[in-house]
Amino acid sequence: MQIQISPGGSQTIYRQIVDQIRRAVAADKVAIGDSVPSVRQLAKDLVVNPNTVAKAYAELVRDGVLESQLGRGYFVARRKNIYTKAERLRRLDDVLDSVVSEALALDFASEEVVQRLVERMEALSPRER
Amino acid sequence: MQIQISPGGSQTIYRQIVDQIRRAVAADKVAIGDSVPSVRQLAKDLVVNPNTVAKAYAELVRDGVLESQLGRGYFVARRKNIYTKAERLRRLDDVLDSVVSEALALDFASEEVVQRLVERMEALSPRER
Amino acid sequence: MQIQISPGGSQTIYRQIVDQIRRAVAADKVAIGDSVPSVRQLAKDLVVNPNTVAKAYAELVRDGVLESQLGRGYFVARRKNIYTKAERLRRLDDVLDSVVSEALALDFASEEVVQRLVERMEALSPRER
Amino acid sequence: MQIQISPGGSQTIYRQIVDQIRRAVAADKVAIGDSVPSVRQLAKDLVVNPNTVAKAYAELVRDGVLESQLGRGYFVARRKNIYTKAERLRRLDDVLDSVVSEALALDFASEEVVQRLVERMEALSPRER
DNA sequence: GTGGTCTAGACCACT
DNA sequence: GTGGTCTAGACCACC
Repeated sequence: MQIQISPGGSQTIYRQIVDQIRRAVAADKVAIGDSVPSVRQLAKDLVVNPNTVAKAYAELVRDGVLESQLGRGYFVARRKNIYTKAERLRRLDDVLDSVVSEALALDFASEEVVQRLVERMEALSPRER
Repeated sequence: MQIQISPGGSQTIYRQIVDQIRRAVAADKVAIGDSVPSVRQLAKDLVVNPNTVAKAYAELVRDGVLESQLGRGYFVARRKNIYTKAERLRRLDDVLDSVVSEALALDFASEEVVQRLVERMEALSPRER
Repeated sequence: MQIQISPGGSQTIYRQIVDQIRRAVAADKVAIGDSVPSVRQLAKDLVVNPNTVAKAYAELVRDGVLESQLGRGYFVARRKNIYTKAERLRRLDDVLDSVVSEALALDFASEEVVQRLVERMEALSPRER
Repeated sequence: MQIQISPGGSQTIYRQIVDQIRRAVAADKVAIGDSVPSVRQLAKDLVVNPNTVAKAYAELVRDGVLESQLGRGYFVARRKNIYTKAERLRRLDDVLDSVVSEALALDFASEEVVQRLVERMEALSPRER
């Protein structure tokens, strides 16, 4: 379970941690029940504050990706949908709108955007869906 | 040139202004050379701080969407690309990655995401490209 | 919008804040769109750390009770269900199980527990459901 | 006397042990005077730390469910109330309040909550009360 | 002024 | 050792 952050990036540190773990789980690079690095260990490795890691892990627990076992650590949870269809669409639309805005700002044609998205999605979905 | 903001939204106010003007320009609802509302007028209409509008206009000038004519106001600029291909792709990839992460988090299939994106892009591109 | 905490209680501070706001919203003591005290103001009033209040508000945003407007404050959101039926039941069962355990531990008869629960639920549901 | 723990659950391990023994006793699956597994044996069976089992047994002794006979083991005690009526109600109300909060958060109707509680209580009370 | 993020460090419960 | 909570204080973006 390798995690890397780029402190200079536009994304916040805890966001980068969340995303990477989500992708690792989605790509089956870690199995259900596997442990992820302890809060303190990861904080030490990334040279960030433990609270930052804890915040990232807390979000992953909230979204059902990880489970916490007090005193033992965090583990990859069995995948389950916890949000209603409407809520899931609402959240998806939020980020899609930012894509549309950015595409307009950069004068990309729709086809370019879609094609680029397809490329980036396929790149990390080796598991069966 | 009608602009509306929804204070309850997750997006920031100045971001909403920027996006709407970009969309209006992209959809050819305003022509090159047309004026946009003055900073003070729009601020009064939207009941927001003039600084907020000024910030939005400044970003649009920076990105080449508007031009300021000192003392006269802001006008829609002739479309020109100011970023290199590489920079444009880098910026597009940034938002696309956030889509991929959210799609994974919500367990959407790639096809659903792509289709939804197409819908939202077509909705606001009545002009020929 | 009055909030009070008892620092000596068994519940954590941020939990008490979350619960009281949830109840105020559920009991229609605050209307949709109303603002809640700012993070810093409430922290000062309760003599707790602003981070503690921020954590409470963050949970309420996650659960769709509040909405945050950057730079303006937190506001009561329109009520919407964001969790699936299964997830809602799962969460309800979690707390119900703790009741069952405690009732067993204290040798309460089922009827007593149920009656007591009914009392406490009715006490704070003045709104139509 | 079968005890099973689910490491993935939200509840702490020693809490699960305490609850299960309490339920077994309440449901008359073990009789007064019966022995429960030794600390070391149960720890080995569950693959947990003996301290964890010891802590669970200690709580059960404190609450009058078990009795320890030095050098012989732990045994089911004759049921006796150790808390005053007021204290019992106070403890019950604590957990009931958490139910009320969660029910509000999830927008459950009172009747649903009560019905669900009744179901879960009846499920494990085969003995006459 | 507001919220959002991050750091540093403390104390507690649990394994 | 682990996570959970809380404090104190910093810097930033936004209004």
